[in-house]
Amino acid sequence: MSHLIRKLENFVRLSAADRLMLNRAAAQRVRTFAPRTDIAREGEKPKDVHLILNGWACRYKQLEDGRRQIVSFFLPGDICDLNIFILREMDHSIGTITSVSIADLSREFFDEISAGYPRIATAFWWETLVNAAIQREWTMNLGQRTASERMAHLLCELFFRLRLAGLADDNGCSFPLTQADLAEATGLSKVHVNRTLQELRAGDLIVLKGKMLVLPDLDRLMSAGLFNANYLHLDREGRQLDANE
Amino acid sequence: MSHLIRKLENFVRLSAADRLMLNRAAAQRVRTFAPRTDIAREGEKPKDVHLILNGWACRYKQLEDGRRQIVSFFLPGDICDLNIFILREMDHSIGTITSVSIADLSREFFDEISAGYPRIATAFWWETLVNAAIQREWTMNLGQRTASERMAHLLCELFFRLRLAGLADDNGCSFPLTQADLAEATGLSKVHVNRTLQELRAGDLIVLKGKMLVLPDLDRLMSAGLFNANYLHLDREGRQLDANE
DNA sequence: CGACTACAATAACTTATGTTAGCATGATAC
DNA sequence: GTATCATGCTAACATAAGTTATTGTAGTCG
Repeated sequence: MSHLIRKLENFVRLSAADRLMLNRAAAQRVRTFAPRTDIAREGEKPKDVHLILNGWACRYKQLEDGRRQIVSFFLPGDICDLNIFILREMDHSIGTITSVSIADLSREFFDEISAGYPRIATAFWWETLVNAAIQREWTMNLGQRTASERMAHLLCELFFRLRLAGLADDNGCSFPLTQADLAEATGLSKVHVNRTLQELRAGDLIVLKGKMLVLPDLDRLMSAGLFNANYLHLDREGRQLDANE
Repeated sequence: MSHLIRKLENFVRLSAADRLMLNRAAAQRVRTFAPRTDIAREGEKPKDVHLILNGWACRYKQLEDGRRQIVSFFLPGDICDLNIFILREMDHSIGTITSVSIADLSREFFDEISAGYPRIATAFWWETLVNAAIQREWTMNLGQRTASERMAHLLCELFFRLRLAGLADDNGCSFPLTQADLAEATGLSKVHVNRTLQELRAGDLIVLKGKMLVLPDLDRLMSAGLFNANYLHLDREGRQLDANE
């Protein structure tokens, strides 16, 4: 089952027809990108909505003097902005971390969804609202949390999101980000990211080595990061959206 | 003309029927709040979508130890999250800065919009996408910009947004935020906000006194804040959405 | 009218984080 | 097998921003 369906089913129950529709969309217009390349660039006209099938990517923004900020991560099953094609140009870039395959979703696909697939439409709204909530939480993270709280929080978020898509086991996940990536995402320098990771290691909160992350005690990591999962809205909505009524 | 219509018309051309519909919605279920009070609280079940008619408000999040971050500002004409009612609980609070009047928009109102008012629906999507872009820009702001860049950027953003809603003249606007508010929004301490404002004053970039902000040289303030308005997507979309076709 | 309060300004001192630089390690490539 | 490169690690030092405290100022209230 695809990561997207796996994720959405945490929120709404999809019918067989819903799943078929999503699988069909995910099989058409597939493209693959090498690690560290751009899928879309700031200033371009947005054409399609991208669905991440495999691999990690990120949204980033860059200042003229070169300072770069990763503003969010895309994991398998994530969808870039719904309806982005109504805007004239991209205000950020999308780049890969690992090698990535995506499916391009057309305007017509979304027209079909809103015409005949109300559960998918609701699930997509949920996705949109959760992404907005994540972006707010990042604002909080950068504005108020200390370096180690910030790092712990980010690791918790990524772990929770991977688990939701079926990409993490109980105490760890594959983790392709470099310390430079973490620096650009947390607004810290590379050196301080290193110090911060050492600190989390010393507290036995993380084991991070060779692109694998192990979290020996998630509860303690969560409190170290003042992490409250409410903003991920993981709870399924009430009965009225079930397919079986 | 209402601030909402004024703002949306920058992006799509609305018909007389569209405007009537919006004015009708803005006249029903109006509530007024005193300055420094909460309109909605984290943890509550979201019921309605709020449209700000008058006054300034903000979204904020708070940690257990009291640290507070303003994650966005609401100005007249702004709409809080579309479709928020599909989520089980609020992940943030909404509080007033000044006294504020709002109109509560019901689920049924949005059903009517998507059934029979395609231009409004597009305009609401534009609003949603711009809000997401603003939140990303705040992430950039907190992660990469220095204190004075950050402050200059925030002032530019608020000025542009007010102007869009018809609430600023060519070189200034009313400005009810205290230095404590600015601190919570920029992630700086109150003392450092004061220092930073002094610095901007010394460079003749701002005149800020008695709840009035004057920008003697917007271009210089924009470069001081590395401000690029592209993320506000102020340009009107192509012909195909005009009402007069 | 004086008392109180919210907000702004400034000073002195502390600290978290940034900067620059150099070295270690492991993977890939020829 | 060694050259190269990306990544991680560490140290010494610099600085932007935080903290605490005091004072000034203007508005509001009884």
